[in-house]
Formats: sequence, C-alpha cells, structure tokens
Amino acid sequence: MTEEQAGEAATAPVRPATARGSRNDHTRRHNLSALIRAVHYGGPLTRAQLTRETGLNRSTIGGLVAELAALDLVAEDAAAETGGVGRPSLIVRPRREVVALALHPDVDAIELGAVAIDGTVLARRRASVDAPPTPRDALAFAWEAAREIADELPGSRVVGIGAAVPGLVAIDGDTIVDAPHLGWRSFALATALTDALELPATVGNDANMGLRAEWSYGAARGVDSVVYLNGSASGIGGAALVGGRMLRGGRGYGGEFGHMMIRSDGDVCSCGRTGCLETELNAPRLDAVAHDAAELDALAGTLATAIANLECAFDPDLVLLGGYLGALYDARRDLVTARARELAFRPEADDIVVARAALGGNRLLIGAAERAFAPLLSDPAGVELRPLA
Amino acid sequence: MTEEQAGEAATAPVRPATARGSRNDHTRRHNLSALIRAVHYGGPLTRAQLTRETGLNRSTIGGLVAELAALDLVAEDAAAETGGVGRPSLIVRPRREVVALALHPDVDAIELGAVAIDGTVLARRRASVDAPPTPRDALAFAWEAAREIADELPGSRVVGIGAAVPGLVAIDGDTIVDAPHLGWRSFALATALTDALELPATVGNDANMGLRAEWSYGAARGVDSVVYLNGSASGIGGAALVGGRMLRGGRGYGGEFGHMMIRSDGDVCSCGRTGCLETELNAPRLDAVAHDAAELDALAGTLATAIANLECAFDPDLVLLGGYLGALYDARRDLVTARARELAFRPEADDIVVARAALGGNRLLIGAAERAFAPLLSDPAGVELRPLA
DNA sequence: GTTAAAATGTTCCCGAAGAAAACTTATACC
DNA sequence: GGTATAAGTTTTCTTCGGGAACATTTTAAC
Repeated sequence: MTEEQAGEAATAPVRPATARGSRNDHTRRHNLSALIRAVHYGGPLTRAQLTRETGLNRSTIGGLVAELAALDLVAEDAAAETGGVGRPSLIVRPRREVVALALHPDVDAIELGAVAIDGTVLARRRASVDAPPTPRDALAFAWEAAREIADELPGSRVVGIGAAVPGLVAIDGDTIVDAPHLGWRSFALATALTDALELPATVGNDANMGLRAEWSYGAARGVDSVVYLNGSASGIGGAALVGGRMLRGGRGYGGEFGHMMIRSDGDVCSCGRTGCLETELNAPRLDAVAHDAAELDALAGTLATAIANLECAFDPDLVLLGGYLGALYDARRDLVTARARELAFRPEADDIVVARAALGGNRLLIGAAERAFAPLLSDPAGVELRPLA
Repeated sequence: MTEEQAGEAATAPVRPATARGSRNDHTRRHNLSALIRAVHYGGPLTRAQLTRETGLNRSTIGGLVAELAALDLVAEDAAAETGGVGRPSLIVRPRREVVALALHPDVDAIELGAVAIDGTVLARRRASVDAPPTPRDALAFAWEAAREIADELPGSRVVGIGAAVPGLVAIDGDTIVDAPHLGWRSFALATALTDALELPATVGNDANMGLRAEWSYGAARGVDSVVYLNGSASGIGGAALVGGRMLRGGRGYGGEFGHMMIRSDGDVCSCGRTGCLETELNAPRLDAVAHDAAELDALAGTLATAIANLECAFDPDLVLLGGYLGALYDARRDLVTARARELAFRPEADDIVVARAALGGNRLLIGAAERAFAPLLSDPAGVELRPLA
C-alpha cells in the first residue's frame, strides 16, 4: 500500500497484479505485518523506533504491539539502558519460541533445523548419506529429526516447514520438477511434508533460498537488486533479486544462470547443451587447476565474463558469490572485479560490486525458514501456529 | 496492499521496500487507483463489473466513481444495450480529454504525440531529420508540435510528457547517460522538457517504453513475465517484465540484452566488447543475407540462441520480438521457435512462447505516455492536470 | 533535593473509509 | 400489468488510525 511512488526503485510498478480493492482491515494487517517484519529483520527495536520507522502514531503503535504481544509473537521488555532524557521506550523483541523448520536434502547429507523468528538457528540435525537420498529417506529423516528437535525446544510453536532443494521447483512451491543430482523427478515434496509432519510446507530452489537468507541476514542485507551465483556439488545455482523481489519466472525456473551459455565453442554440458557456465567452471575443474596460477586466472576470467553478462541483463547493486565460486573469488578477488568491470557494458563500471556470501552452513536452513515464515510475516494475526511436539 | 499472497506470482515479495505503516486515507487512494487503472487498461466498464473485479461493495464503488467523475477523469453513460434482467449498470469510461504527451527523438526523426488516457493516439507530429537531432532540436520541435497539437485538441487537459530515448537513461528518469546513436551524453532531458513545456516530464529507455506499451495494449497484455527484444536502427534494445514490474536495475541500465555475449569468438562490437547479440545480428547483416536462405537460417539460429539464454535467466511467459527481430522471426517463425525450444535448458520447453510485437508505429508514443500517466494512475486525486494550451 | 524539560506510554474522542442493510429504480420475462 | 432480478442510492454501523490531553519516567539544571 505504500509502494506507489517507485521514483527510484529498481523496478517500477506498472499494473497491480490483481486490481483488488482494499477494505479497512487490510490496513491493520499491513501495519501488523510492517511491525513484525521490522523486528524480524531488524532485531529488538524500541516502540519509539517503530514509531519513527513506520510513521504511525505512537498510540497506534501501542495498539499494534499489544496485538502482536497477545498473539505471543513479540514480547516487551523494559529498556536496560536509557538512551537519553525522557521516559525510556519499551523494547519490542520477536519471541524465539516462534520457529520454523527447515529441511535441506542434498547429495551427501540431509539436514533439518529449527530457526527462530529472529533468524537464529536454534537446533539442527544432520545425517550424512552415502548415496543420494530418496524422497522417502528425506521424509523419514525429517520426521525423526523434528521429534528430536521438539524435545530439545519445549514450548516452541512452529509456523511451518520450508525445504531447499537443489533442482528445479515448480512455481507452486510444492512440486520438485527435476533435481538431477538427487535423482528426484515430479515429486510433490511440500504435500508429502505436510502429510508427514502435519505442518504447512513450502519448497524452493536452493539458490533462491540462499539468496533470500543472504538478503535477510547476510551480505545482501537490504540490497534490493542482487544477482547470486553459488557453486556446489550439484553445479552452479543462480538467483536474482529484482526490485526486492525474488525472480521466479512463469514456471519457477528463473535465475538458472548456471546454464547460460558462456562459451559458444565450449564443452558439452550434462544438460545436453554446450558452453554452459556450470560446465566451463565447475568444482572438479577448479580443483584440478588449484595449483596452476595461469589456469586459475582463466577460470576467474570465465567467472568475470559471466558477471559482466549478468550485469548487462540485471544492472544489480551487488553480485554475490557463494560456494566454490566464492572461494575462487577470494583467490582472485582483484582479477575478477577488474575483469568484470572491463567487460561490462554499462557506464560507471567502477560501481560494480562483487562480494562473497556471508552466511555459512546455516544459509539454506535460514533461507528455507524464511519461506516458511513468509505467511506469518504477511498476516501475523491470520496464521495459526502449532505447538512443536 | 493486496499483493500479500504471491502464491503463484512470478515474483515473491520479500521485504517491503520501505516498512512504512499505512494511514487510513491510503486505502482511499489505493481504491481510486484500482478503479482508474481498471478503465485505463480495460476500457469502459460497468459499475457492476468494477464491483466484481475489485471486490468492493457497490455503495463504495458508487462513491469512488463519483469522486473520479468529479475530477473529470471518467464519465458515466447509461448502458446502450442491457445484458440481461435487472437494472442496467452505468458504464464508466475514461475521458479522452485527459491526455499525456509523448516524445520520441531518434536518429532519423523526432516525433511528438498526444495519447488519451484510454490509450488512443489522438494527434501526432513528425519531423524527419538528416542528421541526428541535438537535444536543442528535440526541445524546439517538442515546443512547436505541442502548440499545434493543443490547437487540434481544444479542451484537453494534460498530465505530463514522457520521452522514449534510444540509449541509457538513469534511474532518476531524467538524465540521458549515453545515447550513442543520437550523440547525447549526460543530458537532463526531463528537466529541460519541464522547463520548456511547463509540464511534469519523465524519460525512459525506448525498449522499456516499448515493452510497457505492449504490456498495456499490445501483444503482452496482462502477461507479467515478459522478455522483449527490439531491433532498430540504433541496435537491439531489450527490456524485461519481472512479476509485472519493469526490470530496471540499480542504475536503470537493466535489460540491455543487445550487449549480452552470444558468441565468444564473435566480432568486435561498437561497445568495445566481442560477440554481442547486437553485433552478431544487426540490420545491415540481415539485409545483406535477405536472399540467402542458409545465411538467414543462421541468423535465425543466433536469435534462437539468445532466446534460449534469456529463457534460462528469466523463464518468461512470453518472448516478444519487435523491429527487425520481429521481421526475422516472421520470416523464420518455425525455425526460431523450434531451435529455441531445442536449446532451452528448462523442462516443458514446448511451453516457450515467442511472438511478434503487435503495436506498430504508435508503440513508443503509447509507452512514453504510459510513463507520464503513471502518477495519475497511482494517485488520481493527487495529481493536477494542466490545460493543454 | 527540587523543579523543569523531554520523551514516551495511555486514554479517550474524532473523522474517514468501507460494509451492510434497507430502499429505490430499471429491465426482462411471463 | 405483475413479478423476479440486478443494480443504484441512502442510511447506519464498525473499524482504523490520528490527535489531543494526561500520565509516567528519565535527565539536567539549579
């Protein structure tokens, strides 16, 4: 409701997705959402800060915070230290009892975590596997790990479960269309998780989840125009934030930068095409040339070419690199940046910012949990939480 | 305010651009905006249709339409033909007296048009030029043509002027950073237009304007995930709609697909890089091979490669081709589509839809006018219209 | 120590906005 | 001409946030 003046936003709203009119209570929902989001992303904040940040009247803030407190989503503490003159403002903090579960099945391990609404990972279970897990394996592990975590975190209330999967996930947030490294095809994981755990479930691509986490709590915090490239055992995952929104595309397959053509006379990729970024610049190849400076430079150049191409398409404020691409970038930081700026089409190429992803092994758990939290953040009063048990 | 549940939208909202709270009158503005948008894009609609479309109560619709009518933005007519039983609903239509001016300076001509709020081009003036016009030329022409058009359209009220420029335009919608074919650099065209015509002015890249027009009234109508490629005398312009929003990027340079690398061993481009799409597939080269079927096939293949790459990045619902790329597509329709599907990374590649842009010579005028209308559409009661005189 | 100033929380009242119900009007169908 | 139906109109009601007045809590000045 406040997105009208997109003067300098990275995207300009054109037509509303739906031309729905708005009723009065939408305003309330929007404002509750703004408050819970503020403390979700910004940590504990005083009511005075919330007043300034939202522009709402302090009497209104009082009412809204009271509602969030009644929902047991936030708690109010007296300020420990008083900043200055005047009555100290109450501190509103998100309650860590409010959690989301996050699942990450990958080729070598399955992981489940409980992430609090303030973004901290409260508990996690991990099982290494010799062969890629089947969906059944993942569901069984999720069920057992969830019970263990429930014992570990008594009194928690869970909003749902999010899963980050290395593969193509349909726009419905349910169906895994194709996860080649896991060998999963056309599996409705969210439905299966809901059946198994009796929780709302959402599934997403791992790169999207990673970028979401970095944007919420990591190196892309608050940056609304980001291109993300992550190198992992399952290839190169890509994602983009366009005007503060995740690029998803019509079917959910947007952001697959690992299969953009980077070299027209390149090698044949596992996907059947030639010269994909993922084929020209992958983990085995990187390992092979680890001690050959010249060849490492060449791979860094390939990365720079990819960055320049993505700059051309997205003009992002930040290019974020994770996994082995982050490692390559660290090894050849100046070369990558300089070459990307050299190859970039746009003027002011010195503004190009490349950085390494910040969140470590918690990234995908946090990202998946963010997806699970989304409905609660959009409509704090309309989502039912379930005791974690 | 109604974009919360992005369940199946092409983008998922993550954090609000600003966490601003909302006051009560925002609701009114939002609903007025929804109504004026509905008739702007959808043409005359009955009040009953508006009721259904917005979900608002019919008493509310009555009040809102009355306000829009008092602002002289819409008029209400009795229904000519009654659809069925019951009292006939009044027809709400946008008033053609409400216009925007649109300017399009290009290498071979300057054009100015007046576009009504229903999207019809009411008047236009065009001046062919031998050499690319200077900004001063464009301003002088705009001033004179605006006076002529004012005489032609007495009683009109104008919301502002939009300009579509072949080149890089800064995110501020004012500065032309670099328009190489015009030879314009670092020129604040919007400011200059406002000074000259005493009207609010906005400037945008021609490809963005073209896609905006096609999305509003053309081949991309209502499709929220679109990639657009337009071939013209000034090269290949690109634009993308991501989740219903124009991809702009951090500085406004997003969507420059004409300079994405399409061939690593390609020719040197005017931008200094090699293998840019614009260099591999341009108008002179197309003309040269017009009668050589094999070579034309090769160029169509290049186009298909570009489409496949963009599919990979954006997963759009539609790839729209304009200018000479539209002509090439028409000449090799099956080949382009088939090859793009073959080269595409994503599954269900048969879903890939390529189409030719629909709006003809009015496209850029309509798109530029859309930009000028934007503030009015967002806040119908808050924008002042000036008599066109 | 007392007092003033400042900043914030709290309470109560107000206007604005849309919903809903009741009433009115206009059309089709019999 | 009577009736059903759909929509416009008017009136009343609820909800929401804003704002003023008052209460509370701290710092700073004397």
